Amino acid sequence: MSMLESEQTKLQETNNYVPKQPSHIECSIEKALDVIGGKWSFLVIRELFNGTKRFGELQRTISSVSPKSLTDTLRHLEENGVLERTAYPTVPVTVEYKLTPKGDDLHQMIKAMKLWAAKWY
Amino acid sequence: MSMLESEQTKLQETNNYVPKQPSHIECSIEKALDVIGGKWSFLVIRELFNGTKRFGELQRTISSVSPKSLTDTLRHLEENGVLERTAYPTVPVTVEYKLTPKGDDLHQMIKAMKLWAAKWY
DNA sequence: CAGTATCCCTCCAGATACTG
DNA sequence: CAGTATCTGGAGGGATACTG
Repeated sequence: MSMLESEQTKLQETNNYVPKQPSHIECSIEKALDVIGGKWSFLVIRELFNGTKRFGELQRTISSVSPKSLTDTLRHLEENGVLERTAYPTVPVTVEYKLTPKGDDLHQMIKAMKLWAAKWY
Repeated sequence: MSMLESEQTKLQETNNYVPKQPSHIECSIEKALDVIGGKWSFLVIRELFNGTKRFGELQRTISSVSPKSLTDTLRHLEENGVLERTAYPTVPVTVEYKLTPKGDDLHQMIKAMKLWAAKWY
């Protein structure tokens, strides 16, 4: 709890993305929604299901999301332990994003969503 | 461009603001997120899993959501065919909300979300 | 290349008041 | 009881310019 709190506070101070949600997360499912409920979150995760991607790749494939919004989304997912950021000290810099096991494990959940949507749409 | 077309049905072509979603819904999963991704949507659905509820009941159980937000949420879910509104001509009016089969069928999806959350939190 | 730093504006969420 | 009507702050998010 205290960790979450400090993260939230830090996010607000730096004017970064703070996901919309009721002020109290009373149910564990809210955490899942917090992770994939953002405007761009799911699209990023979907890209990363196909493997490691770089910042520029994501920006190009995801309908020209602005760098600011993409950064905010990536930070939020990273703080939730869903993806991992790796910077290589090349010139110029190379940064790669990949899903963590926790992120990979979203697959079942997203599959269930896909099943529901396929059935009713 | 005509600014005021029917708002919810033409998500794909409009350049207008679409809340919480990229302007193009390219993937069926986006529909699932559209249904449960709202700030209050999931909480309402969760209540209705326990059976038919009235407006006032929902308002009381869901941490004092404002009537406007609750109405907006209920309308949105109704338009998506997830729940059903029934008004009885009593005095004063009695209105009941219950999940449709489509809404009941969200159960698997939500179960998957719960499993993921339980595993990682 | 992969981001920051700004500016700016849209636009909902929530509060409040009112009503059939 | 079950909603509408109305107002508003401030955050969400885009555009652009800049940088290590």
